Amino acid sequence: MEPKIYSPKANEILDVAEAHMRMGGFDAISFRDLARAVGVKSASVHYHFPQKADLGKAVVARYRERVIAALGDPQDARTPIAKLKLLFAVYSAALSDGDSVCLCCVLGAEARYLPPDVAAEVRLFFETMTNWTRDALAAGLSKAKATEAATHIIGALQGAMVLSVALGDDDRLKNTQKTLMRFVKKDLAG
Amino acid sequence: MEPKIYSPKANEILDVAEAHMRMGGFDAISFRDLARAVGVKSASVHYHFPQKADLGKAVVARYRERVIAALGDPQDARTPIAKLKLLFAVYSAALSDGDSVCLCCVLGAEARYLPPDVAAEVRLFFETMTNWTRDALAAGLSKAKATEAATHIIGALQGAMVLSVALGDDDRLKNTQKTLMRFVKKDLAG
DNA sequence: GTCTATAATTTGATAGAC
DNA sequence: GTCTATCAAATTATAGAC
Repeated sequence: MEPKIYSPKANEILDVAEAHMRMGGFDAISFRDLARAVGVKSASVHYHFPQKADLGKAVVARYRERVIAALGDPQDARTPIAKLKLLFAVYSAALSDGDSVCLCCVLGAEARYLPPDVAAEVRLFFETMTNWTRDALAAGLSKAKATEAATHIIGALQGAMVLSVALGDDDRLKNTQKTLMRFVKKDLAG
Repeated sequence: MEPKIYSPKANEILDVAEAHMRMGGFDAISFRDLARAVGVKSASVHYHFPQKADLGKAVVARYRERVIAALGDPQDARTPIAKLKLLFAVYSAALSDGDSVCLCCVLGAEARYLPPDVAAEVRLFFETMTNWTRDALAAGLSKAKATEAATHIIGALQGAMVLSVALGDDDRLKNTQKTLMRFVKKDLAG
């Protein structure tokens, strides 16, 4: 699954689409708004992404590839704690970066309402993220414990972002990250 | 803030609106769809709820009142663990009941996109829930610890529901609840 | 790649009769 | 409370010229 290459204009469109989706979900984007934002007409957006589902799929896939690239190999030499810290930093950046929630959190919540193709990409994101976290913790925990912790961590981060955005209070995410770190350190200790 | 009383038909409308919003967010409802579902015309829906924001406000307020009524007084004689178990049961029911996420999770994720009145109701839901959980834990923890744990718990439950729905796997919520319970019991113990 | 033009549908909302 | 009728605007999408 090598990352797809897009033309500069297509990438511009994906940028704007991602920003809007992160604030209001899949229906928060319209071809006309996207077109105006990047300085073309709506028919041109359809040229790059014929159907809205194509656009949604591309936005989520690119997002997933970008996040996973930022996290690096979960099985390399770094300590589990160092990997976890990086995971937290990536999520914090996603929040402060435009004060919006993780793309797949908004879309995941409305998964049953999405075009099946888009929902599948969202599912893949969560599977990828929980697997990454499980592998990152594998050095210090049993496989069962690492799997349980990974599910808990990814879920808690998603939920904390919802609270942060809904309450307009970034400290909620910080609070959850602190609690998670304390929790994992205890588990790693024994 | 005594609960508002609605006519039977208005309640029917709120039922359908809530179910749809929980699957697809605020934009997942339309006056025409609601009207058809309850057997009237769209103009009649506007009679009960003039603007869409009025409808959204009412759905969230009723939801909050129902959930908080199910949880009971956080400061009564039950043990913190018993209260937590009830909280978990309420969330589990919300998930299995129509396989949809907590209403305020979907809406919270798109909070910055909602009419301000609706966003305020969502915020109030999360404040109410974290305060309830904090008070439920107050019997066994310091105020600071209880506050930290409450934020963590409510966030983790929201996020776990997103994972469950997005992955089509109810066990994610169960996993998180198990982990949270273990975590709280450790905190209560020392 | 981008444009004009347009089709077909849906949406939130209102006026006024019953 | 519900209806008919209607509106203005927005939406996804396509055909065909440049």
